Amino acid sequence: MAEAFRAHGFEGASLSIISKATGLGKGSLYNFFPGGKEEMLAAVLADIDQWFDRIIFTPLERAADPATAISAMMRDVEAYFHSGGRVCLVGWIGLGAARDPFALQVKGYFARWISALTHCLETARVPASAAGQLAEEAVAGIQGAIILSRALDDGGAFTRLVRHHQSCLLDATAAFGSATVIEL
Amino acid sequence: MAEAFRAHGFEGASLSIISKATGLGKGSLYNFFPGGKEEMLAAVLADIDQWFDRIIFTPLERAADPATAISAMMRDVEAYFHSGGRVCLVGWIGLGAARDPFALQVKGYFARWISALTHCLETARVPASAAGQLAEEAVAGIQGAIILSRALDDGGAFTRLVRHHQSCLLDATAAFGSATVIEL
DNA sequence: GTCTATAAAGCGATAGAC
DNA sequence: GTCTATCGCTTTATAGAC
Repeated sequence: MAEAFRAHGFEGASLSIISKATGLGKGSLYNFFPGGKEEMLAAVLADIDQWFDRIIFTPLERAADPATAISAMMRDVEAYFHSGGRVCLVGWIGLGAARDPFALQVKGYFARWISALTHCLETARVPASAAGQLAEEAVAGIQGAIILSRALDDGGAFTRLVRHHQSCLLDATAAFGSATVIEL
Repeated sequence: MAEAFRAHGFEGASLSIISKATGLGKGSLYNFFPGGKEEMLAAVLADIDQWFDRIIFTPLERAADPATAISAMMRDVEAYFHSGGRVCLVGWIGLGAARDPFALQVKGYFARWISALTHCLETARVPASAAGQLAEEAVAGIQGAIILSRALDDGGAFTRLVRHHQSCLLDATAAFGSATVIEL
């Protein structure tokens, strides 16, 4: 079902498409989701958020080694988005006028991502203001990489851009974090 | 009509929405666009491309002063996208499975933008490989800024991100371009 | 719980009056 | 060239058999 929404968006994913994608009849779908398509997408978004919470957000927040955590995040992000071949459904939903019922979920997803990454950078002794800025740039950069690589049909662009942002983040952790090493 | 597609996307923008947005009846719309909704969006995309060609791409390509041209681009981009309050229709269309009829227009838009910006940077004596990379980052960054600022409902994020990318580009022109000034 | 049948509404698109 | 009326189809959603 998530892939049906990812491929067609909210308005484009008809119940017949979702039915085929899930292998369930419309009756069954409405049995699971009495709220209809809107509830289906809300469930998908919640599932996505749960996955990111477990694989991306929490590890960033609890990282003992920030640099390793950042590298792991970028590796998982690249795998998750299939090097740009897979769309970010949350970002997509945020674009349209039909986002209103999901606005909170969309906002929460990105706010949490930025917050977790900011916290990770601060663990590496990056000053709060710089950390917040860098995190914002990285999260936005990933979204931009998806848009661009899909538009150009070039997964290489996604990989290049993600690597670049990884370097920016790691440079920051090294610049501030390893200053301690020098001081010792 | 463009705003109707921008607000609702291709599938979400019904003919009745387009009809209200344009003030034209369905009959009139089909008189102008016998190919239906698909032809309407193609025309909108062509119009967008024309605007960018005139205001963004060509000035970048013909810039005598690269730094000024880059600043002008960012200023116009911020105005055009209403600091993130207005979506990039071209990027949006590229996301969905329904993009196929427009894939060439979408690809051309971004390829041209990157190419023009790359050329502008090269005018400032930025080496070709660095220029291409920087241009890709800036264009992707703008797209990411739109996604993020809409998701967070925070136009400030858009402005911050665009300013950052402007600085990155200007730093590059200064680093390579003004070496000449020092040499003189 | 899953299916088929169906209702009611909206869709894209067309025809024809003016 | 613009409108209204309408066609045929798909949509979301529901009802009811099993």
